[in-house]
Amino acid sequence: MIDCKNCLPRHYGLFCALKEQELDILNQYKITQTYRKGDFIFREGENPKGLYCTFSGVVKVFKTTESGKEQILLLSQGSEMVGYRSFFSNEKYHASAQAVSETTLCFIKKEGVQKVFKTSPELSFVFLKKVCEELRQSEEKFTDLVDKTVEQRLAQFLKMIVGNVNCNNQLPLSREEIASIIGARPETVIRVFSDWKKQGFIATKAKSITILNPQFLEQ
Amino acid sequence: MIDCKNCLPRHYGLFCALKEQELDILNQYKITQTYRKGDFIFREGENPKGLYCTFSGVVKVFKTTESGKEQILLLSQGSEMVGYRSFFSNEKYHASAQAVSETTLCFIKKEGVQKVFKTSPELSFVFLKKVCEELRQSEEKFTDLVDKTVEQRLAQFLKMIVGNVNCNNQLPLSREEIASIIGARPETVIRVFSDWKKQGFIATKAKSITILNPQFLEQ
DNA sequence: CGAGCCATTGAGTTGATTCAAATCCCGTGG
DNA sequence: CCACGGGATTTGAATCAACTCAATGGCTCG
Repeated sequence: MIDCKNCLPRHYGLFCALKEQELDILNQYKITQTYRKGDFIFREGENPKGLYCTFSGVVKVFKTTESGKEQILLLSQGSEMVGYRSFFSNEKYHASAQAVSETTLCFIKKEGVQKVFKTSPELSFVFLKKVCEELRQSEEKFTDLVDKTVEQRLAQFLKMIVGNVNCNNQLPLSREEIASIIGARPETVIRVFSDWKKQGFIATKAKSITILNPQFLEQ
Repeated sequence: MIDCKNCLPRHYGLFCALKEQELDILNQYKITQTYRKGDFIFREGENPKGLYCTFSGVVKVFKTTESGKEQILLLSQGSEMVGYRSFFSNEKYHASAQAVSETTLCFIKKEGVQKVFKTSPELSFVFLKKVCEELRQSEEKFTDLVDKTVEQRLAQFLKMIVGNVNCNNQLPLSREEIASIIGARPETVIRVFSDWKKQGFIATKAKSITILNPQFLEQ
């Protein structure tokens, strides 16, 4: 069981401004859970019963499209809140969350969340701001999908990943997952990789991509 | 100048639950403005100075892509809040808002918004919920773009429009704007229309589309 | 060490785009 | 009221990025 007061990643997340007594509430209402690769945190259609907050590991949030493909909506790691969208909008989950690597996270029961929000109402502003930012990102993803090629989107994704996911060039993602994130098919992604390999920009082994020349990502 | 207390569309929007005294604050801090077709409400890059709330007319929110095309992010009408995303996330506008038809809306100054939120803190929950819903919609738009054909997206858009925009089959939108909304090119949209015309589903004249057989939208 | 999954490559198809030309429609001014 | 000009719409033809399907090769894990 992790103590919120000693939770290092917390300081980079939405709960960074909480005071001692509010952390006590969280501690009281939370459960720390560990998931193995492939385990589901929640599934499309279920009712949110609380908030999830990642501690370590990587989680993918995805939905199943009408045509039966898996569309990844976001990757989450390091004190990101997961599943808060449906929680706050009082809907069933519209997407599933699954551990991509071994993941430890905390589940905060609904009553706990409500208590903390009651204690510090300014917290809802923090969340409002956060969701607004995510909305912008989502709109940008849409625009990119219309406007950019698979190659451009892939470069963009790698650039983002290099900075954010603690991966030492070891993405725990399959080609299929990468493709899904940027809205493409695996074969197309592979062809771009293959191109970049020929030009000496990257080296690949299954499940690992080494960026040899980071400059190529700029442009 | 519209009085919030008599504002009919208000009851369908985010401010529907406000009490007398809160409406007084809004009234005190708001300006009612009328825009002609083509007028800008705000532009990409500007700093939000308050909230806009549409009263009548249709507004399009769009951004200019790197390749110089206009990407429409949303249509807004009838007591929708516009421009709140950047307002709450404390960013400059990432998109512009422009009147598509003659539009009347209210501008509520920042201080007014802050006051109302202070008076009724539960309002930030209302907004939080709303933004969460928009986020889901945005994610669905993304998924649709990956998963559906232009024809499907266009049908979906028409279905949505029929219910929402008070248009009596007179969309005040050019083919180019329709295309932008669904993430396609005008020629492609036109070809789909042309197809549907041949099959007797719709009739078109410039700037007007008449749906002859609503059933075809279902499937 | 083999089974099975994942990654890679190849070949063919297609939905959508681009560019250009033709036509339509609408408001304006004579 | 009608002719005119210019923007929007429509059609055509060619091209292309990305997709599909199928076959092969390579890792990985039991």
